[in-house]
Amino acid sequence: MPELPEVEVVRRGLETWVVGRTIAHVEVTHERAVRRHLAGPLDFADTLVGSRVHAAMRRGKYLWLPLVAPGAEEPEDALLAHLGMSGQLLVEQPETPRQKHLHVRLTFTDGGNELRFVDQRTFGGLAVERGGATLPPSMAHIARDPLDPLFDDVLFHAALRRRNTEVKRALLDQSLISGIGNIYADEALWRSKLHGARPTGKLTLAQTTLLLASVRDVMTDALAVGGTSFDSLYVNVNGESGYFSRDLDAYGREDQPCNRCATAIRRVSFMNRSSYFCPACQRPPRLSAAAGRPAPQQH
DNA sequence: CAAGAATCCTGCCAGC
DNA sequence: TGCTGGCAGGATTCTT
Repeated sequence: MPELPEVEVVRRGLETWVVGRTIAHVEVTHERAVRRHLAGPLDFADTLVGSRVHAAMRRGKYLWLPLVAPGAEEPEDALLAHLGMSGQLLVEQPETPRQKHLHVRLTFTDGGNELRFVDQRTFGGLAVERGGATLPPSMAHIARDPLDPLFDDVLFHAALRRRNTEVKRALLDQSLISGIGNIYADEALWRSKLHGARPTGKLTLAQTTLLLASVRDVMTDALAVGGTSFDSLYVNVNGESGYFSRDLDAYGREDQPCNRCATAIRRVSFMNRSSYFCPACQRPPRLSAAAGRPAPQQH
């Protein structure tokens, strides 16, 4: 369940271990892993072989590696990666036994460690995108993430005000703000003392500002923890980085005392998943039309 | 056109 | 013991 901090840890690992190297061979053992590539796995491999990895980029939860084709000077195409729920990019020695869910294997002309894409649930995948060196076209609808220096807080607030939806839905909408998943959404809302069901159309600029600060705090904290573990050949996603190493205040803490006020944390079903919140700190919104009657305590 | 629901997938765990 | 059903969740696709 990698969110922005986990993906950033992977990006740094790729920057350290893969950038500058030239791809020698590509092995696709699970076609679903390249299902976003319309021309199929053969063309996928053909494009990659001989290309040199120019950089390791990220927007939200997406990664891409701009590629310099043989004989070219500047990158033109890019290798895209999304980890989905359970995807891992691993830098492994060639003799390391195949992982059970190894789907794609890239070897390099220097004969050194190879790059493996391993994914249990195949929600993630790789793709080659033509002309994707700067920003892959398929990523155009993904908003900047809150750690991007060019993320515009005031513009985000205006977009929230225009939307007729709930604040947690908005946090999970990658076209509004990217990089946030279910876990960090709950954590940021808890820190902001905002209920996830609050209507975005009524948020004040102060509330949006507080929410963004909370999002950044949660992610920065996770990054600080996750960033300490990538100093190895193993570019991990699930095992050692981010929220798996830090203490969570809301997510997964049903019936446990709130770390602020000791009220039992509640869990409600929401969008085919769970939302965790403190019913005391995070007061549910009121129905505007119903003369001050409190809204039901659903999500 | 936009909001929300359904869908994909496998490992794990509770319950019988 | 071994089965079954529920749950986990990001992004795309479908429906309303």
